[in-house]
Amino acid sequence: MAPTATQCSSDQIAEGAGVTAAQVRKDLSFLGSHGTRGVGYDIDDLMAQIREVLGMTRIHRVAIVGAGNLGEAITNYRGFENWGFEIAAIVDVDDAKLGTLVNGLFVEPLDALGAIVEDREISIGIIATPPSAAQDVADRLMGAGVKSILNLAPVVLKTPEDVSVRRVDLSTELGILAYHLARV
Amino acid sequence: MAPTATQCSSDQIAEGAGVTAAQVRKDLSFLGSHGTRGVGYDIDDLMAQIREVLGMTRIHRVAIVGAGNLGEAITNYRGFENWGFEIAAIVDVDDAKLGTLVNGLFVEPLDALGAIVEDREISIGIIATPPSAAQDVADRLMGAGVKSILNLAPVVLKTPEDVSVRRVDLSTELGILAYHLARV
DNA sequence: TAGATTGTTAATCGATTAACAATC
DNA sequence: TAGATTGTTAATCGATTAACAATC
Repeated sequence: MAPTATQCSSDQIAEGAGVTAAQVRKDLSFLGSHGTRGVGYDIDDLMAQIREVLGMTRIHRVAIVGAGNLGEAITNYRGFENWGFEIAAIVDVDDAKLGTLVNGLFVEPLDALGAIVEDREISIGIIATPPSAAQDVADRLMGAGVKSILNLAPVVLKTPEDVSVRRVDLSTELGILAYHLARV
Repeated sequence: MAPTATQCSSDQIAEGAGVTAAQVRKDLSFLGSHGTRGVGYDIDDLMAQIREVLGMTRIHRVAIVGAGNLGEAITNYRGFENWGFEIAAIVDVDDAKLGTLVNGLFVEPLDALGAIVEDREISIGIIATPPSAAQDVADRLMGAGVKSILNLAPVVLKTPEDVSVRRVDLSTELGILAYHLARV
């Protein structure tokens, strides 16, 4: 596929995504039928469809809790904007960090989190704190109306059913790799 | 479950892990039968079994590639040691970072990666670089004999079948949350 | 024995794959 | 028309759940 191509086949998409072509067609059919038989999918059209279905046509504002290395790394990460995510706040419990500038944002106090979420209409919270603080942070986020949480702390959060939580735990990932290692 | 309990039931484990009790029993039965009917599982015994099966009785040495915020965050992360992972090196392509101390490790040059991996018997590589550098880094790791890679860069790596790759992509996670948001 | 909880089977569910008619 | 590739169906596979006999 030349970089200038405007069409691409399920085979090409599969190659790039590391899955099978059948998988790609099946999944894309879920969006409705936007491919052309004998030709493939129009890339721009497809991107627009996906953005639409994933709710990425709206901007989602994100609050990062925890201004340690991880919180800073995420705040500096440029890959979010293209997908409609805007980091609107970074807060920390440590007074020493207040006012530090991270990617154009001042670190604000954890106690202001509730007000910040409401004022700036933040819909997603990212928890980048030590595990011991994670549940408290989740409670604060939910108390302010946040229904979507990305939890990077290695704990299972207690949350009601209407709150979506994604957990990313690097130790678990390493554990899976170690398992494979042991089997070779 | 009191913190001092030495036994716990599949129900209690399920509660803590956020899954069902049936799931827990099914999965644990894969390790062999180590529970006691009417009583539960012995925690210490279970931990030892899991460590054994996951290959965590051996120490696995890890190399971090990329000494940006993310690489530093991981190097500073204390949660790995308990599971037998030892961060043995952190390398970066940027000369300005060489010699910087991160959690007791000096940042070393990317070009030394191959030699470092072989000298220190590193078995796992963590890629914390910008996406453009990720494939090159993966090739270097594999060239030095690494068969397990944790890829934090938002690209799909081209790797042979005998190499295990885990990919963690925060944008994807946010995308999933956005999808749920759009549905509420 | 009575109560509790495992280990395992069978049923269910959902996701992946293969195959091919439809059609550009 | 001939070639290519989608969209969809049916088959397969694997994972989850429910249920309960085994047994501490």
